[in-house]
Amino acid sequence: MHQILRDKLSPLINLTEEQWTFVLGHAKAKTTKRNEILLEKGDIANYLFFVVKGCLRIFLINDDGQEATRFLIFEGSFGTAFPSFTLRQPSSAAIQSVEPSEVLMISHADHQMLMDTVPGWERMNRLGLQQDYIDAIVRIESLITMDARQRYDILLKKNPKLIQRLPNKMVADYLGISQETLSRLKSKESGSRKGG
Amino acid sequence: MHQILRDKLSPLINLTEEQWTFVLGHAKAKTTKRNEILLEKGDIANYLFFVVKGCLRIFLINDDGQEATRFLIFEGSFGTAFPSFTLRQPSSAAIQSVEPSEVLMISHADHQMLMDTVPGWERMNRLGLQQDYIDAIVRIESLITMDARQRYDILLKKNPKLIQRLPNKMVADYLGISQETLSRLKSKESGSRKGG
DNA sequence: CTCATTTATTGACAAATGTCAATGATTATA
DNA sequence: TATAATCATTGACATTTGTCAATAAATGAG
Repeated sequence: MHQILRDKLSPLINLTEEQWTFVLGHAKAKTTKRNEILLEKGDIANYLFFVVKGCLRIFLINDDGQEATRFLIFEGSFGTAFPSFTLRQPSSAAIQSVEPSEVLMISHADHQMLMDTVPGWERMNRLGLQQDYIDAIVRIESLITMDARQRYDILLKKNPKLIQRLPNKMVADYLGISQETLSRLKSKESGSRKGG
Repeated sequence: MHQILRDKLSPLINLTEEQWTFVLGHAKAKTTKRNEILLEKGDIANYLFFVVKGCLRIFLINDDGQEATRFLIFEGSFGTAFPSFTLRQPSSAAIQSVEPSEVLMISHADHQMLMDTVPGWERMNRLGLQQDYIDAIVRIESLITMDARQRYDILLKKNPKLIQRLPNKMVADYLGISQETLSRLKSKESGSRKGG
């Protein structure tokens, strides 16, 4: 399990064997069940997750029980309830394991410590943050400039595994539309596709 | 002009006099006219801007001429067409000076150099990036969970200067709604305001 | 494998928002 | 201050999307 994390990071940072041992030693393995909650709304996110296998979902839930998916984290990616993890505040979002998954967890304290002590760790973190921020900007742009049809088509093109693997309603509330609207978009595929 | 930047940064980073001179020496001052374009769509963003006075707008424009405001940068803040600046790719967004403004510009090359040579500069940058990313997440959430009325009310509460200072249509395309819808939201203020 | 539960689809209708057009207000600039 | 240009407001209507409800399909747990 730790080897997969090492394989993921080694193109991004150069560490000695001792440093690898040190770093990986601060990543706790956990196996989750389907729909298991890893962070309750209202709690402070104490862990950064690396998904080895499966998928995590970071989502909001309002008083009516209506959900909205902020982010999805698939194999090979890091994620957490970022504002809570960073600002040490109660999280407005919850984290759930969509599928039975295998994750590695790094605590906030350890993560801070690694940035202070492991050369290159902070830079790697900054570069990851840059990309996450860019992805967020792209998502904002799709939300302010496109309608549901366009957003769905782009997601289908750029991230088909997301649509294939997740229940319809999670895809819908990730796109910011209702389940029914998504279902209708799927039935009449975009453009013209004669003869079924 | 440089003093204002120094006042802004000094709580965030500890530098010697020589370091301040070095850093500020890489920030070129520029005065802009109303509506002046600082970055054309399609060009690579070569500068990070710090707004001393005025306001910059980072916006998208589609083939129909329809605009959408990605970000607004007021006095005391940094900003640029981030994906382009970071990835060194042609920008999908343009940058415009909404009002006559005074800005300081740091080139991409200088910014990289400062991160490599000035102790604390990279950390300060990472912390700024964290906050920008959090702001982007909050904006995504407002877009996927709220209707136009709610988004407007929150903006009015959290960022009234934005609504006061900018033309209606910029506020509208920042919120991802049409100018007319915004106008209607403004006329019937939210909740009940009898006899107004 | 079976059944209870969850999820997806579809129709009818309602609500929100966009578009187009006309008019009125504002404002930059000479 | 005049005036041309820009911007804001409003009405009528079209379109998109949401909500509710019924039914069908899929699926996980035992």
